[in-house]
Formats: sequence, structure tokens, C-alpha cells
Amino acid sequence: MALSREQVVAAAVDLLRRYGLGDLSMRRLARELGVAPGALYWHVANKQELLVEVTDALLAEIPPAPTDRPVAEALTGLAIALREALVQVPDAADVVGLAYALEPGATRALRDLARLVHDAGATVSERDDVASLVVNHILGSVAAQQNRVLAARVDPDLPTPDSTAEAKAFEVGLAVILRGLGAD
Amino acid sequence: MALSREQVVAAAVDLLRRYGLGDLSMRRLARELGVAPGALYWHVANKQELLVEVTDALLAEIPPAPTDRPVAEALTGLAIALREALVQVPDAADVVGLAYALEPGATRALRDLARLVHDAGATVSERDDVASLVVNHILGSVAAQQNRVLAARVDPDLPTPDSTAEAKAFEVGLAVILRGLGAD
DNA sequence: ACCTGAACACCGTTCAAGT
DNA sequence: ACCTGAACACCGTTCAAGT
Repeated sequence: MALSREQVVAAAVDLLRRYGLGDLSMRRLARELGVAPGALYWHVANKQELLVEVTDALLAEIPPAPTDRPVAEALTGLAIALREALVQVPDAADVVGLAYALEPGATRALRDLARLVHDAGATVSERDDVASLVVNHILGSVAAQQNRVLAARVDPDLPTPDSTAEAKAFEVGLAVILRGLGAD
Repeated sequence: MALSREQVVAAAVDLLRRYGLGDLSMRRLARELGVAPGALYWHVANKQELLVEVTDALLAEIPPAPTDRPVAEALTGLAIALREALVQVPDAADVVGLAYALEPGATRALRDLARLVHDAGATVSERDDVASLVVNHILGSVAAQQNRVLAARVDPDLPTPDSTAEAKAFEVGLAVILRGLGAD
């Protein structure tokens, strides 16, 4: 049976999950799929396009935000869920950051986030900017934790990051944002 | 005259400024310096170590935060200065993000930032977490703008980002943080 | 329509050997 | 002490040619 675009993306997600962006090469991906490297370019224009597809696939798994809770709670919950999901995917911040810069509203999870920010008290003119702030905070937090894990692997003198402490630090920042919106 | 570590770092900064991280390869750097690639490894352990040095060099140029202004103003000024400086350096967010994850207090500009966050009303326990929030916001904003520039180059249908609008969006987020700290 | 084979122009890093 | 030459094990992308 012929290869499909979906198969290529699924294999890419798998590779990213298991080995990180460094090992998500077109050649490695081709090997994993049992085809020649050039075959991939029939299904996908280039690596960048593939990474956008990978991001969509990652964010599609985030459950939708609940609508029956207070806004602050729902926003906190969604932000934490996004962070949790992404921190498990090596180099997620790089991959998602690029896709978000291109189309901020391309995925449902990020649209939910913007809506909750609005409900949490941002004026219409602030809305997108504050949503970006929250996204920056999520991606920055994810990248920081992953960078520290990498650093500890390279230099054994450095402490292994405590992931619950990292999550707490994230929530402190998030609380400041909510307070700034007048929704705590 | 023999090559020095300082010369290698300076050439790397220059390459990053002019062509971005994609063209900052060890081989390209060696070519620029007129030596064989292997020669660099006498002065620098590996590429990652070089990038940390490059970050230090970039942040060393930020002027120190003024001490005679209200905190909110000083913090805003420093954050904007950091953003301005980094947005001009392609891929700055990646490079700085890694260095910051390793040693948050390694450079003066980032220590100044943490101090101002404290003065702006963060409790001691919140201090580092909120400083990280501000750093995440700066790096996220820089990365987003640069990603959009890249995207516009690749796909001409996309709008060229308006850098003053991006700066405004950044300041809106920053204001929310300051409000959250109770220092507006 | 879909894929292979082979090429092009690259990477980071190591290390014996030279000066 | 500092560097070269050459190698090792990789990249992303293209494209004529095959089925």
C-alpha cells in the first residue's frame, strides 16, 4: 500500500515523542517508514510544513476547556493542561512556537485560550496580546524545563530539575497574570 | 598570531547577527576565521558552549537599569531594552533561552531584572518565578516576531509583521504583569 | 501516482600527525 | 601550544528514471 501524508505525520510525531527534534530528520523518518528520503517529498513540501502538521496533531489531543467553571479556574486548568502535554514532547516549544507565530488561531486549544482570556477580563483590544502573553509563558516554561533536563544530562554537576517545582513556578506566574486581569 | 577564544566568540556573534543561527555553523565559522574546523575545538569544547558565550556577549551590551526612576518605569524600560536588543539578533530567543535555563543569574541584565521584579512588589518566594515570567514574555515576543518575519519571507501571502505593533503588544502584556504585582 | 537511486552541498566532532 | 587533514557519521532537498 502507498504511503499517506497522515502516516508520515504520525511517524514524525512518534519520532519527536521518543527521541526529540534532533532525531526527527527527514532521512531518519524515511528509514523508520522503510522508504527512500526522497519519497517523503511527494507527501510533504518540506520539513517546515511537516512540523506545522506535527504541532496540529499534538495540540489536537488537549481536551476542550470546561464551560461550567469560573473563568480563572478554567483558564488555569487549560494552561496547565497545555503545559503538561507539551513538556512531555521534546522541543515542543520550538515546534509549537513557529506554528503559533504563523497562525495563532489555527488550533482549537489556542482559540479556547484566547476566549478564556477575554472572559477573564481583558478588553477586546488587549485580548490577543494577553493570550500571547499566556502562550509565551507556557512555551517559555516548557522550554526552560526541557533545557534544564538537557543541561543536567550534559553536565552531571547541575541539578536534575524537579518537575513539580517547575509546575508550581509556572502557576505563580499565571496567577500574577490573572491578578493583572482583575480575575483572581 | 594564534587564534583566541575571544576572537572565536566575536566572530560567532558577528555571524549570528548577520545571517542567523542557521548559518552559525562550526565549519562556516572556521572558514570565516581562515582556519580548519578542528582548530575551533582547541578554544571551545563544543558548539553549545560557544552559544552560551555568544549569549553572554549579547546581553553584556544592554545598559544597566536606572536606579532613580519608579520601579514600574525602570522594569518596563529594561524589559523593552532587552527585547529591542534581542529582536535584532536572529534566533536570539533560542540562544538566550538555553543559556538562561542553565544559569538564570549569569548575566547582569537578567540579575537587574530579578531585582526590579522584587522591588515591584513580588514577595521573595515569588521573585524568581515572576522574573522567569518576564523573561519568557521577552523571549516569546522576540521569537514570535522573528518567526513571523521568516514566515512572510517564505509565504508572500502572509503580512509582513509591523514591528511597532509587535512592541505595543509586548507592552500590553508587560502592563498586565505589573498590574498583577500591584505596581502600576 | 508514487517511489528509488544518486547526487549536491552541507553538518558537528574526533584525532593522529605536523609545527 | 596550536593547528591541519582527513575521516566518520550524519543532514535537507532535488530530480531523472523507473514502476
